[in-house]
Amino acid sequence: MADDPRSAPRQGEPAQPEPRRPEDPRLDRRRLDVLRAIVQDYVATQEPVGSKALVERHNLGVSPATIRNDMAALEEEGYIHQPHTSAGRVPTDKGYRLFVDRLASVKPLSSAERSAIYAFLEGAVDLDDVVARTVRLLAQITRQVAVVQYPSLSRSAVRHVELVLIAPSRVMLVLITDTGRVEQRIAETAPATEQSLAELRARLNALIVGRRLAEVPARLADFGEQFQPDDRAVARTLAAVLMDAVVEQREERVMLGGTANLTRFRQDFPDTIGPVLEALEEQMVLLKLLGETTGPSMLTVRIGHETGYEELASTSLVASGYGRDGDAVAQLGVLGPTRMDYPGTMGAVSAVARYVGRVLDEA
Amino acid sequence: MADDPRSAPRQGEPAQPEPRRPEDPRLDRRRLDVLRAIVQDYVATQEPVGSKALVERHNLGVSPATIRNDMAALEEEGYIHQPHTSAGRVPTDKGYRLFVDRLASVKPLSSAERSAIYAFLEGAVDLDDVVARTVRLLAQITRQVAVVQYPSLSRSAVRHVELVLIAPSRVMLVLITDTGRVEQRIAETAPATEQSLAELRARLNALIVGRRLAEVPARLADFGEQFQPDDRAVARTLAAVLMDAVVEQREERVMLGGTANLTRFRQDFPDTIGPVLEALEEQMVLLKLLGETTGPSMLTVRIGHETGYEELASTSLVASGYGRDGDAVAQLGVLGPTRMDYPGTMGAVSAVARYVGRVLDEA
DNA sequence: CGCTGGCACTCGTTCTTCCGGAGTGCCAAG
DNA sequence: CTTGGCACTCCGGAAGAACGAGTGCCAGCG
Repeated sequence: MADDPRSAPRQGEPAQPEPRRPEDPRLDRRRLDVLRAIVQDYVATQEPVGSKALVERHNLGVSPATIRNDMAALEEEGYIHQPHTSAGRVPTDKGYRLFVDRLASVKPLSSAERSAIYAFLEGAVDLDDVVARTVRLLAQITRQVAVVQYPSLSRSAVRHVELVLIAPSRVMLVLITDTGRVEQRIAETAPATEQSLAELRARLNALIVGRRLAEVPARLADFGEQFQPDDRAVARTLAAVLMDAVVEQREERVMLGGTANLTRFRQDFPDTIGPVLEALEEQMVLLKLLGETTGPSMLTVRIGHETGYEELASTSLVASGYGRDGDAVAQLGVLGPTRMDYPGTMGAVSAVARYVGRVLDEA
Repeated sequence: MADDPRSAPRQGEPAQPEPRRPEDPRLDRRRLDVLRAIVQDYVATQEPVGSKALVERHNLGVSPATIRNDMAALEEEGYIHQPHTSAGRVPTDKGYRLFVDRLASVKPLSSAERSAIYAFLEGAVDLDDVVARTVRLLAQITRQVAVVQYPSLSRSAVRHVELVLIAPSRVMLVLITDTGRVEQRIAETAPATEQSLAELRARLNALIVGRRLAEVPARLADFGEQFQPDDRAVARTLAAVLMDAVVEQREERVMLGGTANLTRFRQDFPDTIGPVLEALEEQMVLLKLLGETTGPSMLTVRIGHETGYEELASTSLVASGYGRDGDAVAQLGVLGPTRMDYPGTMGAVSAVARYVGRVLDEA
């Protein structure tokens, strides 16, 4: 909770020798290189990495002994950690954080991948399908667990409201949003006729079409009053049901996919895989996680304990907002072990988010 | 597929010495008791069960040596199996089959559980919600993986079709079924007006409301022809889209829950948990599994290899049809390790199926 | 004829011990 | 500040031994 998880890609200029800033004296350039190398190697091999292996795999131009000194310093500052004496080092959450913030750049996808994404998403037939495909796609590309939040109701706008008389005093109400979401409710009303419903429908639509759902309750406050006594009861009931539907807590839904990928990391989570799966099924957890995820940039990375859930301490979340022309209507992301390929995952997530937004714009 | 899964409690009179029937000579009464005891113990302890433990836990009135003879016979006939010499016995798929068919009775839920089920399901607000709640409920009661199939489109009937003009030549088509399902499509049409749409809507509804979806294509075959040339193109397009929607293969969907429960059986699936999860995410597999599941009685049990999928060889499926007043519109069930509590699970599944049907009737 | 107790045997499980090797921290010298 | 050397730690796997649960078979009993 301490530091806010922003993610600045920070590719770019090598930055002068940088005469150590007072507040950050130790972290000179090589130290950072070492940290980066450790993260990369650990992610790749999944084993604690030692000084010797480091100098071999990366040409750091110094001896293992020197690296050991740097490692000791990095450990001192909490960026890496030693499972036990005489073992290599493993990055800590803090280490990954630094890596993500300053040492890595988002890896763009190949153009082949891009067009594959687009082709795959474009075939979607309705919103459910878009979400389902997106989940599948994300899970497949990143080979991790994918999470996609349905476009939030309250941030969507009303496209149309339909009233259907299914019995003399029973009306089905269908609400369609500009993000393609469809909500339906059955309302028990006073007896109504097709004619009165037609008028109600017309007025209702005139009143709220094009409005954000958040505005709906205000505009419907005294909807009933403008009608003849005959219809007033029906109008009131319907307005109430509609208002209920738009504030409905259940409005927020997520779809999950690729949970099988968790098992690829059984070594990462010796016993934590159960709790992780449980946390994932608990939609509230995911929603809160995604909900908080509204950083300055689109991409958010939440590492290990930063998630705020003990069960997810061994996982990281890479998420991004997505939506029509830029303003995010919902979030989507990927959950994997803290030891994951951040640059690649970030690239995939942001690419998918962009394309989903584009597909939504078309629909 | 061979024997239909009835469940004959078979308590009752000791049955004369019973001069062994020719077609089934060996399986005398005690042998079956032994098998039942083995299944029960194995399910409870999850460890191969030996002759000594058996006589201790169940009062069979004979000595371990006798039991050993029976066990040898049972093994000979393929009902149980020995992981290795000098280990206890474990039921085979065939053993479970016999157990389910002849040795166990469906365990009814307590009345407290029943009312809890009903209370939980009753709060559902729409079809999605019913399905979601059902999955949660099943997973929770059985502590296993729950699967619920959405009411099949083709077996449902049309309640209403709505047409919404969202742009001069763009119509949103919403199809609502009597099972509460809502399908929507966007159609690109020739330019249309509100008026022409109103007429189209009226005729469309007159034509197909109340019809099974399977009948829809036939009834819409020459829908376009009855209109003025102006509207004909629009009518044709809409009819085509609608027909497409009802035959849509994607119509069949399932919802999954409680996958975290799989991890409780990690010992059962040492390395198979990954493949199982994958198979579960593959909706096609689940659909086929549920689809085949239409026995004479409502309850179907599919044990181990009977599923027909190698990945699911270590799991069993307990499923039941559900639907409004008796005729099944879809299936729902539970997937667990072959060594599961069949009587309890069967009781839970059939109870939930019954209640879901009731809730659907009300909506 | 079926049941029973006894007995030798099998074989997985667990515990202990042992060793190799990777990796460290420290130190003295360049 | 860097480097090579060195003693030390400690994990992880291999090898072996003791254990014990469970079996199959057999001879005797009712």
